[in-house]
Amino acid sequence: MADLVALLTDRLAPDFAAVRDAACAEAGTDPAEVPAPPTVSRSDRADLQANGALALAKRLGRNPRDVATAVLDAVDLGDLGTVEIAGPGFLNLTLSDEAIAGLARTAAADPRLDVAPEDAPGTVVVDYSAPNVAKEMHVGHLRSTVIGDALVRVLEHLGHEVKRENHTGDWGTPFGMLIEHLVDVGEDEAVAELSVGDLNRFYQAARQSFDGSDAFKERARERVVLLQSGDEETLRLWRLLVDQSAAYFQVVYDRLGVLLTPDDIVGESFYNDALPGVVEDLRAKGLLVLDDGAECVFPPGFTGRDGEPQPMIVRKGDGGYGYAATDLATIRHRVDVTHAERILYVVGAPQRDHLEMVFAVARMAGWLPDDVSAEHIPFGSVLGADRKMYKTRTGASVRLSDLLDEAVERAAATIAERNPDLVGDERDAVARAVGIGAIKYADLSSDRVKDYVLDFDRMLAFEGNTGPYMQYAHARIRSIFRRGEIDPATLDAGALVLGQPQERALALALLGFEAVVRQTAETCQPHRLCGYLFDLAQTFTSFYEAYPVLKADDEATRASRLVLCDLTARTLSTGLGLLGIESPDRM
RNA sequence: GCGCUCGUAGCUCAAUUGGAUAGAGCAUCUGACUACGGAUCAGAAGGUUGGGGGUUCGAGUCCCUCCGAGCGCGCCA
Repeated sequence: MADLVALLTDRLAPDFAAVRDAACAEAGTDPAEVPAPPTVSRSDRADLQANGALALAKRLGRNPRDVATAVLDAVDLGDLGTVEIAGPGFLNLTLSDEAIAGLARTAAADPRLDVAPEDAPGTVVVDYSAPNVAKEMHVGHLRSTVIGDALVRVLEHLGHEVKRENHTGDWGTPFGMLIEHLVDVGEDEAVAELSVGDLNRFYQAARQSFDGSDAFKERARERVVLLQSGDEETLRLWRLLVDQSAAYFQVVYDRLGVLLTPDDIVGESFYNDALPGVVEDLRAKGLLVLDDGAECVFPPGFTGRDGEPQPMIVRKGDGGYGYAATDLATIRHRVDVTHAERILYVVGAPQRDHLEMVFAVARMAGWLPDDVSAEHIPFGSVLGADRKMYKTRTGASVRLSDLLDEAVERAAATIAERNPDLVGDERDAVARAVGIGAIKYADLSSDRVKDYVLDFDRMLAFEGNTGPYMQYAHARIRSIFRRGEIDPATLDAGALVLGQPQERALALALLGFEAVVRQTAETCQPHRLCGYLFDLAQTFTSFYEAYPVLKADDEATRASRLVLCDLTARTLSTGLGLLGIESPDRM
C-alpha cells in the first residue's frame, strides 16, 4: 500500500482505541459511543500529523496534552519512524528514510504505482455531457464533459464498474419544429448542413420559421403529436436528426479525447415507455396531487415563491410528461437494471433544486434505496474576461469546436516558436495534446462549484498551475532518458535509496498519489488531483535543479535517481491520464 | 418574497472537510546557466480570509446577522 495516510491510520488506530477504552473504563462510559480515529493527515510541520488526540480529548472531557501523551506511550512505529507531541496535542510523525524508500521502491516496481483497486468496487453510473440534438455544443457542455470524463477515469482506475451515460436531449416539443424545418429544407440539404456541424444555423432557422409563421407553428404542433404517437415516417425523420447530431457530437468528443462513444448515448427518448408507469406508480403510492391541472408530487422541505410548497410536475396539464418524470424513470432504470450503487449527475449548479427534488421523490417512492447514493455533482459557469457568462462579442454562445480550434492554434504557434525542432505530424499531435490539455486542465484545476474565467493566455501559459507546465515537467524527465539513451523498462526499482533532502522530499511526495486518487473519487473534486500533481511537479523540479542525474557522483546514486525520475514521470503521466490529459514525451 | 451558491494577497486560485504561523502561481523586486530542456530554480515583498457577533483548547471552514455578486423558485428540458 502506497497510501501513507491509510498506512499510518491503520497503524495508530489500535493505540488510540486502547487509550479510549482505558479512559472509558475509568469513567464508566460505553467505548462504543466514543469514536477514536487517529485522523492522520499531511502536514508542513512533519511528514504526517495525527490530530485525533485533540478530538478524543474533547469527547472524553480530558486534557488534550494528557491524551496525546497516553497515545504516545502506547505507540511503537518500529522501523517505520518516530512520533512526538507538538503544540496542544498534535502527534507529529517522522518516517524513516528507509521506510519511505521501501514504499517508493514498491510503487516503482508496480505498473499501477501501488494504487490498489477498491476492496469492494461497485457499479457507478456517471451521467455527463448531455448535449441537445440539433443544437450546437457550447462551453456549458465542456465542463460537464471534461469533469465527468475525469471522474469516469478515476473511478475505473480504482476498479469500479463504470457506466457512462450521455443523457442527450433528444425528445420533446422542439422536435415538432425541427422536423418540420427538416422537411422544408429537404433531407439531403439538412443532412449536409448537420454533418459539417452547423447545428446553430439549422436550429436558428427552424426557430425563425416557428416564430414567424402561424401555419408552421401549427404544423410543428401536429408533428409533435405524430412523433409521440409513434408515426413511422415522423420517427424516421426524428432518427435522422438524432443520428446526424450523434455523429457530430462524436467528432467533438474525439477531438476532446474523452471516452464517450455513441454506445453511451441513452437519451431522454429511451425512457418514454416507462413514463406512464412512473405516474401510475406514484398515484398508487398516494404521492400524486392534481394541482392546477398538473399532476405533481410535493416532497417535504421544498418551498418556492411566497413560501408555498414547491411542486415537482411529473405530468403537465396538457397530458405531456415533464422532465421530472423522465428523471424518475432514469433513476429506476439505473437502480433496477444497471444495479448502480452510486449515481453521479454531472450537471450545472442551477439544476440543484430540481435534482434534489427528484432524489427526494425517488426515495419517497422507494425507487432509490438507502444503500444507493444519488449525487449531484454541480459545477459553476464559464465566464468571459468581463466576469459575465462566456459569450461572443455579439452575445451568441461560443461553439465548443471553435474554442478547441483556438486553443490548438495557439498551442501550435507557441510550440513552433519554442521548439522549432518539432515538425510535421509530431508537432501537430503535440499541439493538440497541449491545446486540449490546457483547456481541460484549466477546467479541472479549480474547485468545480465555483465559476471560472476562461482566459487563453493564462491557461496556455507554461508557468504556474497549468496543463502545459505539467506536461513540460513530464517531457523534461523523459528527455533525461533520451539523452542518456536509457530504456526506463530496464531500471531496477530496488536501486532506489534516499540520501539527500530533495530526494527524500520527492519520494515522500510520490507516496501521496494513492490517497489523492481515492479522495478525488470520493469527493468528485478533480482539482485535488491537479493540486497534488502541481506540487509533485514543483518538488521534482527542485530535486532536478539540485542534483545531476545522468552525471551523478557514483553509479549507485545515478541508478537511484533514475528510478526516482521514472517514478515521477509515470506518476505525472498516470495522474494526467486520470484527468483525460495526454503527456507527450517531447513538446 | 423564499431558497441555493460564492466572496481569501494587486490578479488567478489552494487550504488534507474544525487543526499549529492561511499556502501556490502570475505581476513586482533580488539572485542562479562550462549537469540532464532557463518553458526552470532559490529567495524577498505582498493578508483584519466582505463587515460584525457567537460556538471551543482551536474557525477561512460550523451557527446567527448584515453587505455584495450570481443563480433557481408550476406545466421549456
